[in-house]
Amino acid sequence: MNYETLLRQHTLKVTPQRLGILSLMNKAGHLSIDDLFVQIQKQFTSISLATLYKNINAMSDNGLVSEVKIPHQKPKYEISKHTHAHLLCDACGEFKDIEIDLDVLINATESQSDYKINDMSLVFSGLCSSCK
Amino acid sequence: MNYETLLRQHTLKVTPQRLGILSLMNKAGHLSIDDLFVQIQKQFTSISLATLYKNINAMSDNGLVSEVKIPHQKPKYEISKHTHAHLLCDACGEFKDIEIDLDVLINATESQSDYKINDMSLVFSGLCSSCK
DNA sequence: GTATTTGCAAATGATTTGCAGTGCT
DNA sequence: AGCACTGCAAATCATTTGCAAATAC
Repeated sequence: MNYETLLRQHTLKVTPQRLGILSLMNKAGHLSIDDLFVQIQKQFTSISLATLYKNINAMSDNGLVSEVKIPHQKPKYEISKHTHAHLLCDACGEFKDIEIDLDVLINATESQSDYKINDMSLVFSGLCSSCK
Repeated sequence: MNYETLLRQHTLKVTPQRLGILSLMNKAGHLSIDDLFVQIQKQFTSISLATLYKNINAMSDNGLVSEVKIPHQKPKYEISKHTHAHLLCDACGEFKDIEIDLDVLINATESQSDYKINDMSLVFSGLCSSCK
């Protein structure tokens, strides 16, 4: 993934801090602000939390990054990709994407509700194979 | 709905404030803390935000009430019911439940992931019939 | 009567803002 | 050069805590 063009496509300037943020997000998949802050300080020892917030807000305002909200947890952030579902293990905390066909569900929802659905946020929770 | 027995079933004492909170939630369906505070002050002019937080936390800790998290919004609270999906209109802000069959989706997710799914959080967003 | 709840005020925690200096294009 | 970004400190906003008085059971 080329983070520089990704930033430019979203009318954001390319800075080392932003490249670092995107690289960490891509590696970990989903990170909270605090996770991100701890990790990125290893590369940028004097980065400030304010910069992190400003960048996450800028990137999430224009859709480069998506916010994932989970009941009873701090939000996590991921690089935006096509609509997909998430899976959370209540025991060990594993959190990951799952590729599952959502078209049937979206179609059913549209016809039943008369809404035009543009997006969805879906988090399954339960026990992963090792914890159950 | 009998709020007194609902509270007792969840080992919470019955207070007028709690009855007021449940009644508002039942009427409106989904309310944020702030919504709730504004509404409930009409009945209890001297209720404090601290009381509201304590009660919401108590009720949500033991499952009487569920927290619904939505990207880019403050959480909303609802009286717990069976697993269901939510629908949000990005234009007018309408927010409501939708009854749609989720068993197929949950089964597909379980077999594909080898998780035991206990719960899910699902919010569709788009445009409602009047806004689209 | 005892334990829990309420409301207040204060404390904590999270996020945002203002501003001077620096870096990107 | 000009505007956007960074990092710091301070401000703001949200939530929690401690405590004395009131209430539930």
